[in-house]
Amino acid sequence: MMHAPLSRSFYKQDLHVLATRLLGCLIIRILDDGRQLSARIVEVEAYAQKDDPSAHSFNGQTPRNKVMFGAPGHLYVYFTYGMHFCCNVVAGEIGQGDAVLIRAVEPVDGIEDMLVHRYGEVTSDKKKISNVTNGPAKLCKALKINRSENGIDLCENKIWIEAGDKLAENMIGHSTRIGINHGKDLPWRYFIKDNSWVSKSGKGITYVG
DNA sequence: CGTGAGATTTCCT
DNA sequence: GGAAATCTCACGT
Repeated sequence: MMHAPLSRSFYKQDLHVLATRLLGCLIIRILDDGRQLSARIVEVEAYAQKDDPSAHSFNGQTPRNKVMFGAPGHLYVYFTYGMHFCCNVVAGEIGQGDAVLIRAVEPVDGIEDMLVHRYGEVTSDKKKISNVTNGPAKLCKALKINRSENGIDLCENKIWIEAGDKLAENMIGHSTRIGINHGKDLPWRYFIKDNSWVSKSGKGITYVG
């Protein structure tokens, strides 16, 4: 089985450089039974410890956000709204507290498993298929990422990220972030333009460029 | 298609 | 005690 994870140094890059370079990359997930799922990252958001009041790390380290302050290249999974998990890639240096939220992915391999995780069964319903991974909590459910995946090292072999096709600069869109109440003006959401798996739930977001 | 409410638990003030 | 980096369903146009 292929295992070509991006290295630790990739994750040490500047938050925003890392966020845009994650677009187009493949996230690979090995399930407990050994089956492999893969999906292309099409939408992300950057969260910075410094000057970003919407980042979980903004007010300093707590038990919940401690993974954000650890080594880069680890997965920070948080639980929210009483029922959802979302996952982030820890960026920068140890102690920096920056992370990239993965907001949407495009299924590549194992879409039937993803459908089962999301809906309890394989379906041919077009609407359900198009909604299987186009949101941060949706993709976590599809890839079976939850509390026990918090803190996983992406440089090991349970969940990792591989380089994808290189994207031209003009294929990347920018906007303000979705679903936050502070830092609304920061254009820190990045996505692949014209990709149908990008989430469309954003209200009141502002596009740049 | 757009808007709005409810779900349901964890974390931090 | 209140807010939360969300999702789904119901209802109105």
